[in-house]
Amino acid sequence: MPELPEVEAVRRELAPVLRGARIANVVLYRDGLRRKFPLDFRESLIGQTVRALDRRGKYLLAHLSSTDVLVMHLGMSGSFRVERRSVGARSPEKHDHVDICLSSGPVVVFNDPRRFGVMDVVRGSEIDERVALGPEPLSRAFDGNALAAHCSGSRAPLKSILMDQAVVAGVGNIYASEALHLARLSPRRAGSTIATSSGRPRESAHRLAAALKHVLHAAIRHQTTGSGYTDSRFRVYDRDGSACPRRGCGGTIVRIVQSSRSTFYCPRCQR
DNA sequence: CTTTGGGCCTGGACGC
DNA sequence: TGCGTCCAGGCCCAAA
Repeated sequence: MPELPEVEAVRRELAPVLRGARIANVVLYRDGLRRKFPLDFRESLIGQTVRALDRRGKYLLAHLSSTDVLVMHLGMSGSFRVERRSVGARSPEKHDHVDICLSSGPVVVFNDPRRFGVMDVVRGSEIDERVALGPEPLSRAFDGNALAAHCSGSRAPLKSILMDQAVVAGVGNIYASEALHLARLSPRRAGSTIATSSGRPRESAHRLAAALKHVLHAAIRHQTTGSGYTDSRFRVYDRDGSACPRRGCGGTIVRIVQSSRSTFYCPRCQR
């Protein structure tokens, strides 16, 4: 569930705690998550100072004084919480997997019931291959031209293209559906139909890129204003059977399956 | 090359 | 109430 806006909210919450902090200890409650932790995981972290906490797509990147990078991904169900230092060993709650104990006192706890998350340490020079992603959707590097370049000649449906992390970083199942609805484009449409094989991209590619930016900006705003994430703010996601929110449309949201994932859209106004 | 599908996981929703 | 079954979905990798 956590996509770019949710991960960005986590980054903003964690950054003030981690920035400049020294890692005094790391406690592992199991040997890995989706993959095993590297053997030198603790050694790579203990004693390091966190220079900065960045986000790339759905990844959180803690840059360490050693120039190594702690790579973190929330997967489906991961979360962090900050606890006050406890005297002696902390008794973990269910699905707590990693404690990052800071010498300033707090403990950053990673909890992940489904264990789809990632915790890894990579050399700074290897970060681009370990976290190989397309442009940030909210950056200048991502626009209608960039999107059209990937759509050109592709028979893949637009939904899949938006969720391809090599095309644009951080878009998951929810915001792909949301952006397509705002752009009035069917998720089933082939990429090639919104991009000419050569020359200027069609207007639809620009509309879709702009819609994605809008949807993500709005979601980040919602996150940070703490208005909670009830589903009510979604236009189409998980709303099959209800009326299309577009003024004057009158259509009904449907759910389809693409690449064994749910897609929600309005067949009436999304073409 | 592109595209698809299975596996990893657990909690919650559902049917009986 | 307590089973069993299915679904949710990001990412990686194998297979088509």
